[in-house]
Amino acid sequence: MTDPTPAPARPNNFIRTLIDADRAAGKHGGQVVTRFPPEPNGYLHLGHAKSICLNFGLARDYGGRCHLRFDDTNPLAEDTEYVDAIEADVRWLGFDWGTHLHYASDYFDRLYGFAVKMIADGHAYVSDATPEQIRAGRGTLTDPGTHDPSRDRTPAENLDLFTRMRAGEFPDGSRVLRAKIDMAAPNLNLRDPILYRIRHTHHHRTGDAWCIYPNYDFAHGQSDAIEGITHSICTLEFEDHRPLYDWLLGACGLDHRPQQIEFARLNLDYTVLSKRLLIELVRDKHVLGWDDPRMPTVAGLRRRGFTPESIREFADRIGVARADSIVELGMLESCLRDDLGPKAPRVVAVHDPLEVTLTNLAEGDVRTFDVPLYEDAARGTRTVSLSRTIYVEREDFTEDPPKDWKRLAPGREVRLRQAYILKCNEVVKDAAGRVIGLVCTVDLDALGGKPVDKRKIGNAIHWVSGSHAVPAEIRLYDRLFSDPDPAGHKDADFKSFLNAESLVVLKGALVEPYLADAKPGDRVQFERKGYYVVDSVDSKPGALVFNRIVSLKDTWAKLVAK
RNA sequence: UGGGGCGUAGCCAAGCGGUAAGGCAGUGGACUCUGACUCCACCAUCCGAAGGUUCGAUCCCUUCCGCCCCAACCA
Repeated sequence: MTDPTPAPARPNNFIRTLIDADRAAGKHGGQVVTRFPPEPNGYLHLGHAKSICLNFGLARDYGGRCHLRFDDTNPLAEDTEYVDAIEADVRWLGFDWGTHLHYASDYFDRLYGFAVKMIADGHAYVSDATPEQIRAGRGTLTDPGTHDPSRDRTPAENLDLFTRMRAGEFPDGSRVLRAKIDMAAPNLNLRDPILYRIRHTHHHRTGDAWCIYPNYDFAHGQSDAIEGITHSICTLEFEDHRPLYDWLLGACGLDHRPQQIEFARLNLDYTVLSKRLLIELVRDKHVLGWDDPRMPTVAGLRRRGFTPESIREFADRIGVARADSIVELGMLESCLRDDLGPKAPRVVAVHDPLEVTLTNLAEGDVRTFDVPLYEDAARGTRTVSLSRTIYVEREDFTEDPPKDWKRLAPGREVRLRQAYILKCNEVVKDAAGRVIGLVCTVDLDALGGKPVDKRKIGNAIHWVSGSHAVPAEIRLYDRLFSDPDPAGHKDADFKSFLNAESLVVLKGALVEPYLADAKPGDRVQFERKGYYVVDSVDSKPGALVFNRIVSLKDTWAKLVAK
């Protein structure tokens, strides 16, 4: 017999392979130190969640650590509102940075020192060129750039100018510090990249202490090195920056050499995962805010009802690779169903109530049943009541049943879930011909088992008791965009694909009384419908609001669609 | 166009010279007081294409094709 190979605890990916090799080679003493480095200029979205799960997950699995570091080098865009939200989101996802909460701005002094060293070593110079001149001098994809007129200043001159830049002598945009590398480099990032720019702007942490700020390239790698990061994981668009990352570490005289590793960012069907675009949706009020349940932000997913577990599982399932990809929304939904299936209590909500009068039950005759809250009845039960008037789902009744219809129709019988068998005897209509009620009878002998005569009946449908049900609002959410790749159209604004039906509000829903004191954030399965959460913002005692997280799979709907 | 990447089923994704994992979706069936769950089966003679090396190639080489990223004092 062959040895059964145990399933790996985590799906393998190229980064783990690489780390395994590093450890085998004894690099960094076998240590794994990663970091999640958001810029606090917006809320985190699913793409960030992927990165968070990757970085913190690696640290966890290899017994290392993961830092949360804010890349706050651009005071124009950044704000403490975002740092607070980001911290909350990372925590909610289930990760802990311990004592390692850092800011690139913590290193402004050291970064300044590195710049001074580079100037002294002839690796950087102060340029008087305007942004236009710098752009023009950079050359094109095919043509080399030209030397900056300031390129040959002496270290002494540069030092003087840089000191005065820092002292606030020059206005914004008048000068920059550039690295002196190679204006003919085929990699544009190496054509004397800008390191520092002047910005007389208040910084959310350092206040007015600085009027020059390092940019990403000059802050990121150095911050990694300072913190002892071993594997600096980022997305593919930074690949061309890696030579600069390495060069700068050397020029700054940093001995610790983190390895930059790039992976493909996440794209999801029918939504956008770009901070810029998400900001636009919020700013122009196409959604209610960053935490709108339709938003792919962590805050939005949270309010929508997604669990941290489901998002972590999603990150595991989609994997980590270097190929561009667009993941289907169904993948995320599947993760939520798998997570909540066993965890969420199963209860009843009638979304669009149709009144049913049970003629063989007297007024005031109330039957009660103890019914299971979970598949495993031993995990708990709740009591439901049935009275002469009940409500069923309007879509569970039709006057002319199609082939394979297993629900209610004139003359037909169905099971009232967890209760008796219901028979439709009469249809009540209003003057306009709209069905406004059913007159039925129930088989009071058919509780709990098959009918004694083994007659054929339809499926079980859900219902609530008219005299016991609690009114509720139900919000049905759907994909935010009607196009699978809204941002992928060259000549159409992504907002033109906004799905007008992404939110449908049902005001007249009825839920069973067990839910009367449901708390914000409580998640349930409404049987035969889907998974829902009590809205954390708008739900109040006596005025319950449920958000549909995802529907249950619906093979009947699929059949009908064919 | 110069440079850097990437192309394995509808969607993700393993694979690292020995004859295509797994998940999602889909299909068929079993079960069922949720048309849910669960369970069983099916679902790439083929790895962008064409050549070459080899006893043998998705894995090596060559050429070609396609897609993505880079010319912000953003990150």
